Parts: sequence; C-alpha cells; structure tokens
Amino acid sequence: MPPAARQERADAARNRQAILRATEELLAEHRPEEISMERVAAAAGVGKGTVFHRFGSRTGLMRELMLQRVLALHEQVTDGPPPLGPGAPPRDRLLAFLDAVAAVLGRNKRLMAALGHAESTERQGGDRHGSQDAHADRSPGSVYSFWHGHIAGLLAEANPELDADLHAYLIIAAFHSPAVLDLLDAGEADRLARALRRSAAALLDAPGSE
Amino acid sequence: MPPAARQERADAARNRQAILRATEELLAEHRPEEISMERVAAAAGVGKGTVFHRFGSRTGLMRELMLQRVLALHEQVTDGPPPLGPGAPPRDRLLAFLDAVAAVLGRNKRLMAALGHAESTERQGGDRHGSQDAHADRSPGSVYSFWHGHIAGLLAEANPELDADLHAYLIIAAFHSPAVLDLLDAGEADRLARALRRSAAALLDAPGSE
DNA sequence: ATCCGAAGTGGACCATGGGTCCACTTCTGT
DNA sequence: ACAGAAGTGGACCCATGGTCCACTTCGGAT
Repeated sequence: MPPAARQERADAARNRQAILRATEELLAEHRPEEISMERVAAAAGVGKGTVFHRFGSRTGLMRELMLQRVLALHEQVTDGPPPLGPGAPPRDRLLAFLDAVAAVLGRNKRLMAALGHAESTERQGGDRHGSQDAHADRSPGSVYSFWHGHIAGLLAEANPELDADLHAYLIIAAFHSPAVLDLLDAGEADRLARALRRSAAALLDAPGSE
Repeated sequence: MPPAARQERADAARNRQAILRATEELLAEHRPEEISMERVAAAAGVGKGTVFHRFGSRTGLMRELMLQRVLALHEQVTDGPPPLGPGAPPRDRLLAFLDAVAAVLGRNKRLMAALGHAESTERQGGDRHGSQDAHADRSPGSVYSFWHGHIAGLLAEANPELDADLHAYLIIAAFHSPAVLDLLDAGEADRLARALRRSAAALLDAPGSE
C-alpha cells in the first residue's frame, strides 16, 4: 500500500505515514496558516528534522498529501470507464471531469488552501532535494498540471478554434481562489460544480467567433 | 493631490508619497517576495516604523497602491460614459468592463501578485489599526469587492437565471491565479481580455437551462 | 516669536516559522 | 553479531513582519 517499499526503511515508512496522518488531522480543524511544520512534527510524534527529511519542505508535504487525494481521480480519467475515462465525446468528458474535480475539492478544501498557502510562501532557495519522491513524475508543476493538460486537451478537441490553453487556466484559477475555497468550506461543492459545468458548456456550445 | 490634507501633517504626507513611490519602483524590478518591508523603508529613505505607522501592514501598503491604480476605472464605471459607465445594456457593460480590467491588470501584474502574496501571508493578529485610511470605504473586502459587485450585478441583470454571485467569483478568480499573472507578465493582456470576453459572452448567450 | 501638545519618526527589539546541521540511534543484509 | 547505510531530533540559524517608545518635528494658539 505504501508508495515504494523497495528503498525506504520500515521505520521511515512508519514515520512518513504518521506525518501524513497528523497533517490530515491538523488540517481537519485548523486553518492552513495555523499549522506550522513544528506543529506537524509534534502531532506526528517525530522531530522537525524528520519531517523535512521526508518531505523537503512545507510545499513538498502538502503536495504529497494532495497527490494522494487525487490519484484515484487521475486513474479514473486515464483508465476508467466513460464518461470520465476515454471513450466518451470530449464535451461529456469535460463536464464529468469538472463534476469530479468539484467533488474532490469539496472533500479537500482545507488541503487545497494549504497547498496554495504553502506554494505562495515558498522560499525561492535552491532545490537541494533530489526530487526522488515516490510518485512525483512531474516535480516542478504542481498537481494541477495534470488537470490543466486534461482540460485544455478536451477543450481543444471539442472546439479547436478556442484558446484552450488559456481557458483551461481560467477554469483552474477557480480552485486557487480564496472566495471559492470559502464557498466549498460552506459545503456548496455542488453549487460550484453546477457553475463550472455551465461555464464550460456555454463555452463549448457558443457560436464560432465572438 | 494627496488624499486628505486636513488631517495629515505635511511631512507625513511627503513620507507617504515617498513610500508609495519606492514601492512602485521596487515592484517594477523585483518579484513580490523579494520585497521586504525593510527594503521598502530603505528605498523610501524612512524607518521601518514609519512604513508600518502609515500603512499598518504589508497588506495595507499594497492595498493602498492597488486602490490608487484602480480608482480611475471605478470612476469610469460609476460616472463615465457608456459602455463602461451606466446606460449601455449590461452585456455590453460587462464585456467592456472585462476589457478594462484586463488592461489595468496588464499594467499592474506585479502589484497584483504582490497584493495576493501579502494577503495570503498575512498574520491574523488583531486589527490594531483604526482603518481611518484615506479613501478606504470598504476596509475588509479587498479591492476586488467592487469588481465582484459590479460583475455579479451585470450578470444578474443580463441573465437573471444565472448564479451571478458565483460566476462573478469564478471570473475574478482568474486575477488571483499565478498562471494568469505569469501570462500577463509576458505581455499577453489582450489575449486574456479575449478569453475573458468570450467566456462571459458565452455565459450570457447560452440557452436557459442545462 | 514662542510655546506646547499632538503627530510623526526610526531603528532596536521581539516572535514566529521555515529550513539546516550533525552527533547520535536504529535498521538490515550478510 | 557487525558494519555501514539510513534515519532521527532538536538545537540552531536567519529572514521577516510587526511592535515599542524615547525622541524629533510640526503647526495652531497666544
């Protein structure tokens, strides 16, 4: 079940889990900016050094957690059945994907906010870490790069005359927005899903030029 | 020319200007996170204490600067001629407004990023400041609350059956997005304007339900 | 002109929190 | 059982936002 047992000592894996779990718990009842790395370490019952050793940075930790939460969705998208998976027409896939993302977001608003917070306050120091993280195939781009690629691809396929790349960014921008995240926090995930679907549908159904 | 002379001593006003100007200059050639308050103070030739005395916090400083940059637009919207000002049909006003905002953004990407950065890293300490700022009628909401109100209003007017509030947030979300801000930094303001117009137009022209 | 209280000032100082270091401990393959 | 690799923890470093307050400067009243 753990990412990769081949190269991580048993105790290390245990600690990694403890840290991840502790972070989740903290995230469940505190706002991101109240969660210092020191607190995470304490909650996990390990030293601060261990946390950094495992995850490199605050961003790394949040990223890893996010990756976990999102993996299932990615699999559904690439290998699953339509309309999420391949096979359905792009318009349907896009709408389904937006629904799915909204749902994931609804379950992880706090994490999302925490990731945003972490990335925005990241020190620009050297990338000392070898980025030999478990399943981090695309280290630089965050989790969203997958989403962006998927959305942009579908948009382009469904309506080649669109600036798919930018429109994809526009859609993803919603997930960074404090206002939207607050909304999610109030349990309005389905409302967001509706609006997202509607925007996308409108975009695809609209007439050719302006 | 300065906001309010009635209650601010001449030397204070001079310093305020110096600080604002220094911030602009720094913003012109450095990324937001490289600009510490201490640096701002030094560049303005004043003490750190003065900066905080005048603006309360990093966020306050950026906010004030932003407010300045955006004031003209707000006046055009409330008092100016159509299509930006009142009088034109909402659809036209909205499209014009999005164009205008994109233009303003294009000229102030760095500031925008800096504001975002400041807000996201804000300490949640007590609001010691009396918020007796010059033209800060809506202290809590940031600069965007005006935009949100305007956009939501126009959306609702043009298509009452829409979730105008949320869609307005969705549009504004674009302005927080790092990806979009980067794009602006590459001088693609008009590209953004086009995409924004297109999204909004699609939304308004779309069929009733879905 | 002078005076005096209010307003303003600057920089030492504080607290916080991310990240680094490294002597020490614990695994694990042989 | 051992050796060396892997892992650990918490003292430490340092950048930065923000506070404090003794001191200076204004500017209206006399």
